[in-house]
Amino acid sequence: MRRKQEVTIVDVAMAAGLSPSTVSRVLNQKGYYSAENEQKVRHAVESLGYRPSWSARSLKGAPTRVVGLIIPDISNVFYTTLAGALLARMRVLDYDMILCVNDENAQLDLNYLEMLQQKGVDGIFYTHPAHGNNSVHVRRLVAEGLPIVELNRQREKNFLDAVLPDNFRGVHQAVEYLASLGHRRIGFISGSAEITTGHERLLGYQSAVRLLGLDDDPALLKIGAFTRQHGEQATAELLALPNRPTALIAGSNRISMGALMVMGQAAIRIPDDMSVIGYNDTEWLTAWNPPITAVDIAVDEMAQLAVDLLHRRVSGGNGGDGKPVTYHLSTSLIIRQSCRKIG
Amino acid sequence: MRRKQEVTIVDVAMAAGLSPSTVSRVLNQKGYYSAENEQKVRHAVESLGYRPSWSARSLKGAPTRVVGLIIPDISNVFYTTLAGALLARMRVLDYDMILCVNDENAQLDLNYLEMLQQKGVDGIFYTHPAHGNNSVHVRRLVAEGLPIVELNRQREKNFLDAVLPDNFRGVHQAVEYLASLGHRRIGFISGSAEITTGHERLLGYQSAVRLLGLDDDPALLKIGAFTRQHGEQATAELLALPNRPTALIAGSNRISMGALMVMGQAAIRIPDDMSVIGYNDTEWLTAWNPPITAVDIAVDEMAQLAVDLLHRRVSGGNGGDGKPVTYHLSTSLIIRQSCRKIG
DNA sequence: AAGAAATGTGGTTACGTTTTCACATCGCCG
DNA sequence: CGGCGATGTGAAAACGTAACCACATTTCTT
Repeated sequence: MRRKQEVTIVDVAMAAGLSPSTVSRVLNQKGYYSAENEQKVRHAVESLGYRPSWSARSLKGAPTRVVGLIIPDISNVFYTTLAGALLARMRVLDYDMILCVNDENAQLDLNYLEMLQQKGVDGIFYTHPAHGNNSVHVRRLVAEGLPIVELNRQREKNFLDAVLPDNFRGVHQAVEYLASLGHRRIGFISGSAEITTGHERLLGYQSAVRLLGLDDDPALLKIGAFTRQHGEQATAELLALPNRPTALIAGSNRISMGALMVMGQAAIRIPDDMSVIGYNDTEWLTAWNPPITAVDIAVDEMAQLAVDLLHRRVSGGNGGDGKPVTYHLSTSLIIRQSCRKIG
Repeated sequence: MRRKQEVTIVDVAMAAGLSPSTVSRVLNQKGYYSAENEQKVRHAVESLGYRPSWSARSLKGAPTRVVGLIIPDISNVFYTTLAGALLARMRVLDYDMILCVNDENAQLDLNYLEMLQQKGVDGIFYTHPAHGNNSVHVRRLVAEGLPIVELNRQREKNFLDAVLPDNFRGVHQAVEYLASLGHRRIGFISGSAEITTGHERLLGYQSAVRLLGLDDDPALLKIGAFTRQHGEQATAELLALPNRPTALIAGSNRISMGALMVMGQAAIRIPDDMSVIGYNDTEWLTAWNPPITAVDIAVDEMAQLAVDLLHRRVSGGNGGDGKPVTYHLSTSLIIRQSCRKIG
């Protein structure tokens, strides 16, 4: 069953007593046409309810005004807020978005990349899956002229435009803050170090701990997945330590959730028994009792920069052919009531 | 700057020493072709890396294999999980999705509807905005043969296919449960009664209260918006009541968050001082201390039914022309530890 | 005033695909 | 052996649009 275009540019031309060429020019505001004919065309378009066929347009090589967004996980608030911010920014540029969720799966990710190319999107916002590596295919797409902007995670330095949070400084800052409150044993629950987000945050923690001369006990560092489950288990382990840490930093919002739950169950009072800092500020952290201090990633600014980057490439000529640009967005520590002064 | 198709069906035909017609037949598995030529074609496709042009295909009237999803709010977990479930289900049918967020705004909503039609999507999953009404335009799209499935909210009975939660029973059930624990003064914080979700939940509350002969004090009912803010204010008001309720039902996840926050700040112990039931089960409710009992909407099943409905329409003939179907999904009360027995 | 440039218009083609249509060739039956 | 359905193929015509070209007409330059 296929629906046909009920009214075409030819119908409009007939109704206006003009040629399709003129109608096209008016509609695209390209080339010359008289004000009088513009009126005729606009009137005919209005009364016939004409809508240009998108397929025909893009077949002729016009931009599709559609971009792809590939994220690994739609159940993660971070990615949905990022998606929302991108969507809002792209909307004002009159772009629409095909949403793809690769579930951290390289095969699915590849399917999406190919599909997006085939559908002729003008560009892709891309967060690569944690497992597997499609950089060969990504290279091909880029070589064929498809602009891709990496979001949040970076697979390879200076190959694609990228907008990344300053993971290193984010955790560094959190550790500094806790140290300034007198904490010397600070636990850190890290996500996987195989992707930049995990790796850089981990480095930030280690660097800060050494720089400030804090307790460098390896038992305080729990490396695992970016999951609530890991957050739960790692927290339980940290609490079970003979000399447990006085403060704890969670490496992601998922991890924060797990950590907070376990501490609630264990009747650990925050901040009296344990100071806590979350990563990726989310709404429910502010609703928590007490409200949780967190490292905030400026998602709106990430979106703005990513959109700028992609838009520059896609609208071509001017700055479209430059070297890849990487933005590192500074994070900020939002201080609430989950950390206390000690010692 | 426009990118061109680097390898077309003609190139494949040349490479295989055949005509484009034959290649097309092989690729679409339509009409007659020999096994020998099929091999040639497949080989040529492989070695040239040919990908059919989506624009050209859909220009010829082929389904675009893209659907639209219009939701009012991407920062609401309910809609993102719904979107995720739809996405996963559509993926196995080889459909992709354009994500549209109307921000509860009728003008934006209209833009999206028109855009989706123009882009030639095969169907739309639709949650109408709370404010304004585009049903005239929706009617036009439907009349022009575009299948639309309403999600979660329904504007008009039996006009479109719709998949709705059984809001009435959901709240009814929650009230029954609280009554069975001995509660007689139960507060209900309702969202806007101008959309079905709010209206039906409200009716469910009122009906249950009367049926069970509970306290029918109008002060226990707080009607407002589906926002955290309303949840906060309404909860504060309920707590300030001379004889405050012993239990509280929140009309949405946003409202739940506001309610829980205010109660935390007011040092109300759950469930000792107040029993609480949330609406729309979300992950953070399970992480709360104590874990919050909630009315759960079967989002996965909603998605499955919606996909079935849309797929039936879009794949045409068989059941595509029937009367609109409305599914009401039964909700379930997930009992955790936020309600206690009294009296 | 004459040529060049700017303004305006319509016919035609091309984008890449699917779908007729016409034409073969084969096997089979009466 | 004539005919006929089944099988296989390619040439050509769409689908709706924008770009290109050819041609007018006007307006600006020297």
